[in-house]
Amino acid sequence: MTRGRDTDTPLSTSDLHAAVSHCLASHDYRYTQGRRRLVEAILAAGQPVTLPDIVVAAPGLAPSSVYRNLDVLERSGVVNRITAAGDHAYFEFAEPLLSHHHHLVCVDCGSIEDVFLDDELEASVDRSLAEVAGRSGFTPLRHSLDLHGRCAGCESG
Amino acid sequence: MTRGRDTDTPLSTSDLHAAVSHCLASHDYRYTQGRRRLVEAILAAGQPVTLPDIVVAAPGLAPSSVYRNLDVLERSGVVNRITAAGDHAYFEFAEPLLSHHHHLVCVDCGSIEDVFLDDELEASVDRSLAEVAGRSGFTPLRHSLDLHGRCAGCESG
DNA sequence: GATCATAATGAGAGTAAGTATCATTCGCAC
DNA sequence: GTGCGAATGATACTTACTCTCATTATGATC
Repeated sequence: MTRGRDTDTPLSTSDLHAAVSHCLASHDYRYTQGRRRLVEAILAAGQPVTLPDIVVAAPGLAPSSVYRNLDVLERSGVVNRITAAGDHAYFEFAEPLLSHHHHLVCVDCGSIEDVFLDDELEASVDRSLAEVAGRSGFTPLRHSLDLHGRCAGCESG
Repeated sequence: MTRGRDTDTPLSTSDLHAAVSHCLASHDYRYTQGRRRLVEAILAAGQPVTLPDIVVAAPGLAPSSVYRNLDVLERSGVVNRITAAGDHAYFEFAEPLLSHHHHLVCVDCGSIEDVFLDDELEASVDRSLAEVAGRSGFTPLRHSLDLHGRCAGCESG
């Protein structure tokens, strides 16, 4: 078992649905059956997933609707799009729903795993980035810190 | 003037060509006229560039050849592909040719600017990442640390 | 619970970044 | 200079993703 945080999803399933519903409502979107199943597919995966992952896990969902709804969820702040190398984009819950973390990205198979760093390091990273951003007149929103390498499976295989 | 490093390209132009030539030769690739012009277009930009940027800057280069040669340069370790949000991938010189750095990514216009952090922070980031990677049996190769936000132009505009 | 305006759905067409093909041309070794 | 293999570039192709639009579901109001 990893340590990291107590859990990757700090909310219960029902709390998650309530939070998602609230995010959608505040953007004048409805929390439909299809969107609920989409959210549950992402939750069940427990790690960043691609569109094919979702369609396989929830075969009833039409790809075009999944694409559209991932976009809706992203606009509403429910989901983050991770644009990694490889053919597909990855999606996972955004920061209020999933606590701040980073990624181990396998350069061979493209899989992405979540990892959590201690708050002290996060703070010094933010401080340093804010400093260099200030020099360029750049307004920071968030940082992304990914480790690229080979996952256990690809290293041994 | 920013501080960062003395210069973003620690090598002179002729040294750069020599280094690129060496990288290509060690992978049994030739340093042709087209590849030389491609390298010069990336150098002239001074920041990560997309394929359209390159084709505009060097109109004689055929898009299909540029795509192929960017792939060759990436395989040879001359160039890094930055897969950001937006339609196109960005390219810049890889680490031996351009010193270790990170990116300010504008969420509006997609532009990418290089920034340099102090070595102490880099070291503690690497240490922390190595620790969490070890727990997953993940073999680290490199890290990427990007700051997403709004560039000076998009913030004022 | 029935009605209705409006948003959501989904199948398929469309878009465009990037790749594969292949005949021609160029670069390097001799 | 000659010749072989790699590089070129025009074009066809693949495919992740988006757009369209007729149909269906949603939730507010009565």
